[in-house]
Amino acid sequence: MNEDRCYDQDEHKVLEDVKNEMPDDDMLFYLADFFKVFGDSTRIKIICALFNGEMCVGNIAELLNMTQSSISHQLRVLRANRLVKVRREGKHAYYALEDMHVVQIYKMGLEHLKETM
Amino acid sequence: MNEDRCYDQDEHKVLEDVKNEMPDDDMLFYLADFFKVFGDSTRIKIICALFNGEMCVGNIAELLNMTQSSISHQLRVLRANRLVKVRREGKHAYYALEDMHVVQIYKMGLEHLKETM
DNA sequence: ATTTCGTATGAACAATTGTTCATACGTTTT
DNA sequence: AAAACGTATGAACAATTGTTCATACGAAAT
Repeated sequence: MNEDRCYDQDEHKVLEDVKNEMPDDDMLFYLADFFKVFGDSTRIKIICALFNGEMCVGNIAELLNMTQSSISHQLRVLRANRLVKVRREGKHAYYALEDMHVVQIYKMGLEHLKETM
Repeated sequence: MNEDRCYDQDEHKVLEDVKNEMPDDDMLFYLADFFKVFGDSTRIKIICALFNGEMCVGNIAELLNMTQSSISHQLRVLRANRLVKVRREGKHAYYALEDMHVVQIYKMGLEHLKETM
């Protein structure tokens, strides 16, 4: 067993402390899954498109110049993660942002990007 | 050509307006790539571990109970996206968070998660 | 009742990604 | 100089993921 890496004394205890301050594994796993939703340009574009209010599937597809199918698939992912909500009216399904955290996170990401480029 | 989907009049103009308010494709692509970095539980754990200050590779690996190799690979990704910085000292490489946006984004994600669970 | 339209979804495929294994590199110790 | 140590990295593999295609479903229009 290797007892001295970086900490002068009692390093295992220090590591133990850091570990204790971290959320449980499950939580961090869910968190990663949540961010994964933002990690696709199609979904980011959909989120961005919905900033101005609700929009139906076909219009999103047209706006982003993509097939209705792929948009629908991605909306499913967004819905599963509670980033968007649906309102059905006749043949149409209107999607809107569910939560203002989404906007905040988006903007924060954009800020970081602008600063590091 | 289908002229009436959801908007009563001049829908293409409206779609055009929404499109004009969106950042360019490149930017949104980079943004997705940036969030992709948060979308892996190993990287989230590393970020979380570094909240308490810098840490060397071996210790991170021990803390997270993972191989040195996989941690090193992921640190490379984090470094490439400017989420962490390195300080080399002798045989060791100490990693630390580069940017406080990282912490803010992390916390915002956690908030969203707690509210929707 | 049949057709049309907007949307949803499963299967298939290509592309991307995370881990492991082996090994290389640079620094320190002997 | 050689060995030991911490770290980095390329190749290989399995797993995950996004898009396409075909098709199904429900609501509106004919």
